[in-house]
Amino acid sequence: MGTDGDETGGTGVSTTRKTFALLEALKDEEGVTIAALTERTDLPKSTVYRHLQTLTDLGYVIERDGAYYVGFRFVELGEQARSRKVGYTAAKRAVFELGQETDERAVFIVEEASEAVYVHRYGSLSNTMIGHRRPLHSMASGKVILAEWDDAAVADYIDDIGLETITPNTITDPDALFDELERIRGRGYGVNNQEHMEGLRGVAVPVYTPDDDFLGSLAVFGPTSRFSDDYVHDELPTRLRNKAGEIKVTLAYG
Amino acid sequence: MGTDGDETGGTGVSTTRKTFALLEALKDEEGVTIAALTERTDLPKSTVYRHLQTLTDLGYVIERDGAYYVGFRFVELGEQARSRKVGYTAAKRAVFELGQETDERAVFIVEEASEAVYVHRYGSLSNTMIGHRRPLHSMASGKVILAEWDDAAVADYIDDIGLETITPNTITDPDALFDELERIRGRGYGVNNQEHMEGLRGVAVPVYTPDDDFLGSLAVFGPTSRFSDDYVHDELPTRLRNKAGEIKVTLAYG
DNA sequence: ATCCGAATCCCAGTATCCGGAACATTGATT
DNA sequence: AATCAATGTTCCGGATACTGGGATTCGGAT
Repeated sequence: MGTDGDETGGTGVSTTRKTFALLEALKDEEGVTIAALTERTDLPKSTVYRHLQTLTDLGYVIERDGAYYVGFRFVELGEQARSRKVGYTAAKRAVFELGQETDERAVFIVEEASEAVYVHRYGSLSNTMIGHRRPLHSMASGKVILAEWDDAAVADYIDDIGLETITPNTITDPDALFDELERIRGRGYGVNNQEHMEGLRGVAVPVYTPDDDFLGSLAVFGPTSRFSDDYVHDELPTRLRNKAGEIKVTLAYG
Repeated sequence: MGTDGDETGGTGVSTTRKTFALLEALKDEEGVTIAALTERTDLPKSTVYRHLQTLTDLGYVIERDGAYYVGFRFVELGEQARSRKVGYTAAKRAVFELGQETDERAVFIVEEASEAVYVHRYGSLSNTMIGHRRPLHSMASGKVILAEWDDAAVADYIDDIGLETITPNTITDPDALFDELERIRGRGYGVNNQEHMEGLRGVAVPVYTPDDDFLGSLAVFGPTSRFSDDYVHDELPTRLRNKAGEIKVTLAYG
């Protein structure tokens, strides 16, 4: 009993945990009412009320017609993360140009807490995906990131997070992953062949600063119908490498 | 004593206030250390430590080499706000196209808590500005927003927030503001003539949904040298109105 | 006018947040 | 190599302020 296999769960400030539990609940559904949040979070009505009161007062949550919304203050906070490094902002332009030139989806992805985070994105109308987090091992860009780590770090990753099966093609065998990473290190780009979503292939390259610090991964992806072997292994790697090079140059000189 | 003229200050959950005070401090400076945060927030070392511990554990704050950073989790939260309405995402494309076509800065601005919030932006390398908040009365887009309100609401705004002087050109007289808003309602676009920043002029139009709900304001701005009267009062208003129309159409079909 | 659900408010009890101070660690300096 | 200063981490008693059950108010529907 109590051995849920769960992590610590209780360290630190539990009030803050409640606050963020509420924010997560708010994020998951548009314009939630207090009653709904009470239901969703298993917190008593008055607690929910008091917390929302505080968040609204601080301006982080917006109340309109009895419904509560995540406020724009978080955009400000998020932009801080998104522009933490100059390279991130430089990558924004690169992603856009890549998208325009190839007419496919393009993304810039960074690692945080052993997950792949979408930082910039081109393609389709919706912004969505930005800020989303996915497992590293199932994407071209994620594998490029893992390829930057040494074997011990990757082994830790496998131990801690594991290699979840996402599609039939996902690499779930540690040895296969190590081989794949070695391949990526050798040729300088990573490929994702329907490992993350069926029908989708992608190519990714690493992006470095002028001092060769690793920044993140630049990737293009699209439907298998358009992503032939030639395109994936020849044209795109070259194009991506050039763009990564441009970022480096931009960072070196204004 | 105690009559600081300060607002309430103490309702709700004060622990949450501390958490966000820390986050704000984190936002203002890159990679802060615990000691620095202690200094900056006037909270005891152990309190800062405990809060950061919690935030890190939750994944909202990142610790690297003893320095703390705002994490990407806030991007996720922020994107939720940024895509709260479909119209916001549709406006993203419009902003981009406007920027390309005019080769000037373009923005989409929305009101929250009686402030203008930058939601989308085109121009220059830096993302910065996105999520930033400015007073409504000093910008073309802000005035367009105020023009949507009725006189009573505007009067409340003036009472609550006031008409701060930002540049010599800022409208600080209530009557002048009411006149200006009437003018905007009449001709359907707003102009900012160095009211927000010297040397900068701008033009803005309102954006509506297919059911004529007000969404926000689309604007273009640039240096006085390039923003002649003709450009500002003829070409740009037309161009902007067309783009606002396109958004409406996008929302109605496709 | 009446009813019902939801939001808001209240208040006593105590969980838990706080913060001073001791201890550990890092790394810079001589 | 040894010392020292500064920062990070841990501990713990005490009281603040968070909690949550329940009462009250509000607002809309029948």
